[in-house]
Amino acid sequence: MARTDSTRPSEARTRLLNTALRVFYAEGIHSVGIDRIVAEAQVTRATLYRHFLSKEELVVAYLNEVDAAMRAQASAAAERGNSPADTLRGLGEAIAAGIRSPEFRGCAFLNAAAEYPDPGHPVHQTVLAHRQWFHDTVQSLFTELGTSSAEPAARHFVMLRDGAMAAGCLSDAALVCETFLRGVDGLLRVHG
Amino acid sequence: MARTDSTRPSEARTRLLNTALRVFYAEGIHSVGIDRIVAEAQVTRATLYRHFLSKEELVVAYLNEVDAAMRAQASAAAERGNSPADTLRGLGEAIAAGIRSPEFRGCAFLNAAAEYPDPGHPVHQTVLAHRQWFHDTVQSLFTELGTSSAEPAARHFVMLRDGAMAAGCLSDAALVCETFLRGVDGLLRVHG
DNA sequence: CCAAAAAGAGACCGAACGTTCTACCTCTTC
DNA sequence: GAAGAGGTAGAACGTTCGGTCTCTTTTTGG
Repeated sequence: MARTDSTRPSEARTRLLNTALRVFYAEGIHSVGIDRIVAEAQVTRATLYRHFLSKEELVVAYLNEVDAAMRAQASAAAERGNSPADTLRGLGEAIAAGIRSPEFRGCAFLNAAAEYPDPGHPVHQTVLAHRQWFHDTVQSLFTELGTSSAEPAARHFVMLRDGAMAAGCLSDAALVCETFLRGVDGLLRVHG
Repeated sequence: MARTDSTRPSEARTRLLNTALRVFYAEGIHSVGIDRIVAEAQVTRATLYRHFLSKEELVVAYLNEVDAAMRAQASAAAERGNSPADTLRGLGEAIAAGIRSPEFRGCAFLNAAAEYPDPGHPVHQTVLAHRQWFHDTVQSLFTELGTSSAEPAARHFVMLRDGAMAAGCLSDAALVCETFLRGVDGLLRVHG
């Protein structure tokens, strides 16, 4: 009973976030009511609203969770790769691995943007912020690579990724990954 | 029964469909209730439910409307272009023109799929059917073009399109179009 | 040991959801 | 001029939505 270790993040909050991550990603945001989330997280409404001011805030927290995971993924690729080209290839492989996983249901951010088209909405802004980070990260890698046109290359890379993520759950994932990785290879061949 | 079948497009039905097209595309599907649609179409609920069995059916009809428009777009490109390469370039230009238009809010089908992730759902199936048609159309053009790898080329083309359509309303449309058209050009250079 | 915070349980709110209903009107077409 | 389809009008259905409330129990820290 004297468990004084990690009580800070609040167990109920963690359960809430994990449930939101799983359910929002799998079924969409507007399709899922807070009743579902509260029930599956085994938490009462009052607890949810003690940790988050609104459903909207929970959605933003969910996206931030995904964002953190992708930043970790990018960092891991950067540590593994011993050159910018290697890192970009590794990033591509990591993306492909995600697409191939059975739970894959597209890009959480593209899906969220489809549900929150209003550019001023906090959820939409969260999507834009994530995408800005991703583009900047990729562009830095192309710059390190020494190409004269890092920005167009980065935009091309991101476009391929967006297409792959969007189509990954609407057609054969293996074929999508093959096409994507081939495209990344071509990009690296041109700019390397 | 059904004697004046083809003579009456029904004005109310047209208004309903046009309103659905505009509002669903601009604001998302789950975000818009039928109250909004009947109000903006200046039609009563009873009229809506005389023409469509449910909201779901209206959504499918909306997507079929968009599908018809894209098929017309593809046909127009085919008639204008005097070679398969020309047609593909024209198709790319038409897509870019759509992205550049101020009302652009992404791909209606990708957006719908984000809101209806269940593969068995009629709306999702409608999305899949449209995508199958598009892929087949592009693949035919690459085959006519005489390339040895029409299918991978078509998948690459579709992936670029998906990426461009997804990103078109999340970052600078002009830059997205430039990247997309450059990608299409590269694809045609390789396979032509 | 005791106070405060966190969590649980669940009633409750007004609004919006998709859907159905009855009743009346206005056209064609036979 | 009767029939019937399509349209209008608007109330109403039961459900679910996001969100708030009170009250009690458990956990935790000084």
